[in-house]
This record gives sequence, C-alpha cells and structure tokens, in this order.
Amino acid sequence: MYRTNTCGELRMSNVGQEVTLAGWVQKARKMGGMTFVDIRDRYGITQIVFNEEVDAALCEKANKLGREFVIQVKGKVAERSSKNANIPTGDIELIASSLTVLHTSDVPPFTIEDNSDGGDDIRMQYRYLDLRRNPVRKNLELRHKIAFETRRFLDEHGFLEVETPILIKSTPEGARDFVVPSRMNPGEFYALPQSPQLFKQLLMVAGYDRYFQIAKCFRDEDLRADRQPEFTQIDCEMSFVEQEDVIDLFEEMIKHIFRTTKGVDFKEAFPRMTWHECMRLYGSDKPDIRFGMQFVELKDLTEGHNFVVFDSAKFVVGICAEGCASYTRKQLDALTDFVKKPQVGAKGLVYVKYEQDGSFKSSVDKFYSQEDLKAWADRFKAKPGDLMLILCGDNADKTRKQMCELRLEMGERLGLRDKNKFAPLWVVDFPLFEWSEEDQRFYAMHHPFTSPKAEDIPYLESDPGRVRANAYDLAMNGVELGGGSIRIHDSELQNRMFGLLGFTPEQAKDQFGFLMDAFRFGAPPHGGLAFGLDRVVSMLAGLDSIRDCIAFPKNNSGRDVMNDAPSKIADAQLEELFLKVDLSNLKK
RNA sequence: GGUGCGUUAGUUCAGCUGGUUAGAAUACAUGCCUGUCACGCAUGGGGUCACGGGUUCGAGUCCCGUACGCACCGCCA
Repeated sequence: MYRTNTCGELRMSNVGQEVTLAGWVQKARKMGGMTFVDIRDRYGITQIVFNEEVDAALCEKANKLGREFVIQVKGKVAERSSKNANIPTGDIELIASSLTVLHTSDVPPFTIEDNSDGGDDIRMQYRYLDLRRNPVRKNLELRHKIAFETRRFLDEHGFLEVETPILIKSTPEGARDFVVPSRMNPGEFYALPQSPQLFKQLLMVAGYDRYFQIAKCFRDEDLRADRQPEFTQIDCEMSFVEQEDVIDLFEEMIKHIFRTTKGVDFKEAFPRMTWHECMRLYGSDKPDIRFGMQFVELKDLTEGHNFVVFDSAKFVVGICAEGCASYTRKQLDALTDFVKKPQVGAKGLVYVKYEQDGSFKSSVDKFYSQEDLKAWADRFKAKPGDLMLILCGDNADKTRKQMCELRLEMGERLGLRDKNKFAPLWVVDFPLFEWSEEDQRFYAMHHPFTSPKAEDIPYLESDPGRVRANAYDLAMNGVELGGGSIRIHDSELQNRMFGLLGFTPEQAKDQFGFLMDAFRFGAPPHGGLAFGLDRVVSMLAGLDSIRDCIAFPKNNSGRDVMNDAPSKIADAQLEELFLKVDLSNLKK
C-alpha cells in the first residue's frame, strides 16, 4: 500500500496517527537544522517535517529532494507549533520517519503553482504539468460535476443515453467535415459528426422518445477562444413535444446544473425574446443582457440638417452610456479608434454629451441645435451626465453589428460584464432561412430539418425570408450556450424544404435518403436541442477560453503542441488507403 | 483568406531617439540558517535578442519578408 491517506485530508483529529503519504514535492524549505517539504496530490498539500536532531540521515535525504519528485513518506501526524490558516491541513504536519523517492523529476519548465510563471504556449506544451495546477484541476473537476449532474437530471427525467457513431456519412451542408479514409472501401471516406443530429432523429423514429448523449462533435473550421475542432455537446431529443415543452424542461436542467455545481439559484423564469427583437435592440442573436444600453434608432430625427454623413446613411443607431458625459477627448478618440478597427468596420463615431447643466456637447454641434439634441436625448431616455454614442450606415444589419461591438466594449469599460452575474435569455422565432449574398441563395439558418412555424408555411415559396422557424437558442452573458428546434416530421414538408434549399430529389435522396426512408415508417413529432458543454463549463468557471476546461486542447492552428498532431503518416499507410498527397496547390 | 498585437535568460517581462560589457524578477546551483509556509541572507551559472534579408560607420531597437503564438473578422447549418 503506497499511502494510507491523501495529502488533503489530515486534520487535528488525526494527530498521533502513523500514516503514509505519497505525492509530488511542491516545495522544500531548508531551515538549516530542519527541512519542511510540502507534498502535493490532487486533494491538497501536507507539510512534512524533517529534523536533523531526530534523524540526520533522513534530513540529509530530504534536502536532496527537488520540485516534482514523487515521494512516499511515513510518519506521525502532529499538531504544528506555528499553524498556517491558508491551507486546510495547516493545523497539522507529518513528522517523517522514512522517505522513499518513487521517481525523480527534471526541473519543470514553469512553476507548478496557482499563479504559474508559465505562459499559455509552454503550459500547453507540457499540459500534463499544467494539469497538476489547482486552477486547471478545478476546471476539470467542475466539468466532471456538470456532466455528472446533467446525467443525473436527464436520467431522473427518463432520458436514455445512447451512443451514436463517430464514423458517419459526410453531408455537404453546414461546417466543413473532418474526413477519415476507409481502407476497406478504397476511395471512400467517413466523416466525423458535426453533431449526432440525424441519428438522434432516427432514435425518435425508433421510439426512444427521450434521448441524450454527451457527445464529441467535430468541425473543421477556424478556431477561436470559444471554438475547438473537437468539442462536446450535451445533445438531447424528445418525441411528442412542442417548443414550450423543450424550453421548459431544459431551462430546468440549466437551473439544476447552476444550482448543484455553483450554488446559483435562478428565481425567475428565463426571459425570452424573439430573434428580430434581439437584432433590433442588441444587434446580436446572443445578446449580453447583464446590462442595458439597448439600441435607439434615430434616422428620422437626424434628417434635414445638412449633416451629409447621417443624411446619406440609410440607418442611424445609438446607445446611451450612463454617466459617461465626463469622457475626455482621449477616451472618445479611443472609442472612435475601436469602431474603426477593421474587425468592427465603422467609418466613424458620433458622440453627444448630455452635460450636468443640461446642455449638450457633441461632435455634430455645427449641424444640430441644442433643441435637436434634446429630442435625441429624450428618445434615448438620457439623463444629464450620460453619453450618447451614434453610428450610421447603409446596411442596418451591418451597422447594428458594429453597434453591438461598441455596446459590449462599453459594457466592458464600465465593468458591467460581471463574471459572477448570469443573465440567461431564450432567443426564439429564428428565421428559417438565411440569405447568402455570396451564393445568391437561401440556406437553412439552423439545419434543413428545422420546422417552420405553422402560420408561416404559406410563405415558404413566396417569401422565404419572412418564414420563422420553431428554433430557439439559450444565450447567456453574450454566449450561445445551446440551441435547438422542433424538427420536421412530415415527409412532404421535408421534401419541400430540400427543394427550397436547392437540393434535387436525387441529391436529397443520396444525402438524407435514410432519414426520409425512416420517416415513411412512422415518425413522431419531435424536437430537441444541444448545449455546448465546454461553453457551459467556461461560463460557470468564469473562463475566457474553453481551452481552460479541456484537458488536452488544440491551439489556434488546430495543433496539439504537446504531441505535435496532426502529423505526416507513413507512405505505407497512404498506400493501403490508396491516397496520394499533392501539395502543389499549396500557396508558397 | 484577412486585420491587430507579440516573439529578448528555464520562465514572465523591461530594454527610451540606433551607440561601447543586454537587465529585473522568478526558477536553478552552491553555502549559511531549528518553525518556515511567496521563508530569509550571500554567491554563482544561465542569452544564436524567432529566422532571413535590407537601411546604417554601427541594429535587440528602424524597414521588408517568413515562421510561430494569441485575439479578432471571414468561416462556424
């Protein structure tokens, strides 16, 4: 037996006991005649004492220990003469009677401490060392707990966890697929699932009316702080349900997760807002409603004052930042620079300060009178001391998107994006289709199996843009935590959808034939949703990047810098797969 | 595909307007130290300033390119 106790569990009640601990050397403090060694495992840290007067040879051995050596120590638990209130085991220490080095360690490339001196890059390269650190370990523990409570909740509500395949058929819609060559079927490829979508619908046809899966999904698209090529979804589907049923149940699930893992109690029902309202008021389909600053449209008030910029724009929109009239020229310039960044893309920024004395100071004083500006302020419901920030453009959607960036930036600057505050919002009534300028055609905004709202079905062919879907997302703090829809379960309607999306009957049959076949054998009405587990964990842990709650994440370029994947494969492997690598089109 | 920022000691960073031997902290090593727990004190080792080119009498510093990292836009049904 390597140990009788962990390094985090000994207390005053254990004083006098003979115990054996095993773990990693956190740090050794040599005091001359005595040496303190902190031994660490994932449960905590215990101080070991070696005393020259008691056992000189043992103390000498302890003095040779380096950081991260794996050791086993036997000894007696004793009350400390000087206690450490900062750690749970701080009242006791272990008086060592024997010491075994189970494994030595090289000097770690960065310090294994809560506030490590290591940067992201080096920590990812030695991720197994990074994982020893408390902050990272806590994230993984939280992840486990969230997954566990998810399973508990869904199990208690009659859901069955079913595994669906990882090697599946490639479908062209949506994200780029990761593909896997098939040795036994030369020239053919599997795809890795972007989500278990089709399989969970087939499970509904099969009568498994409450399914879930904590499923790995794969998308071969560029990465972000909140996007990994492989990620985990809490994937759920139910039969004989309407949108309300799905939203109600999964709101309960989110509440359950927040309560059991973080002690956060949502007293009220989650607010809901239609997609169109979200876009109009926040310029985003995942608005951060921890703070206000809703958009105010001003086009009608700005016209006819010879201000060419506003007059020539089709759309003028603003936000009101409370108490920011005191912003200096420098601060306003910084905001202007912010909106002019290519990533935001605005041409400029108009400001109006509502001064404490009731007067207005703005960048458009030449064109608008104090009365004009008062009318603007009234529409903003602004008070003296507030700052109005205004953008304009020809494309309302684009301008709203720019204003959305500015709003989030202002929220950040004003400290309104509190990580301990959680503001959920169900976004409902998404459009069914999304117009692609590039391809000059409609695409399914969610996916081709999303059902249109019954009352909008008449417009499917005549005015696809106005058709709303039975689709819903759960947004929180500006993050899309999950989303789903009520699916089409009627073969006729599904075929109509494929037609509208530009599939020929042959293409539809080739790509989704098995689903259409299945639907001919009795498909129940069904719908569901999926949550991004990585995002849920990041939200609860207050992380900036989902990488911090994934044990072995990929970097920005989709590489695992620890084991250097992806990598070339042997010619023999290529040969048996009948593959040839041709990089001639690669840009030099 | 694009934009921005970055790359200097094991690590995190500083290094001004181009100028003589490139610094700090931390880590590491050695010595001292019997109640430390961010121990303390002393000493020491440690650098292809990412790479390639250019400007210059002279480049860590300025310019161009490349690579890599991070954030973002496009993309992500």
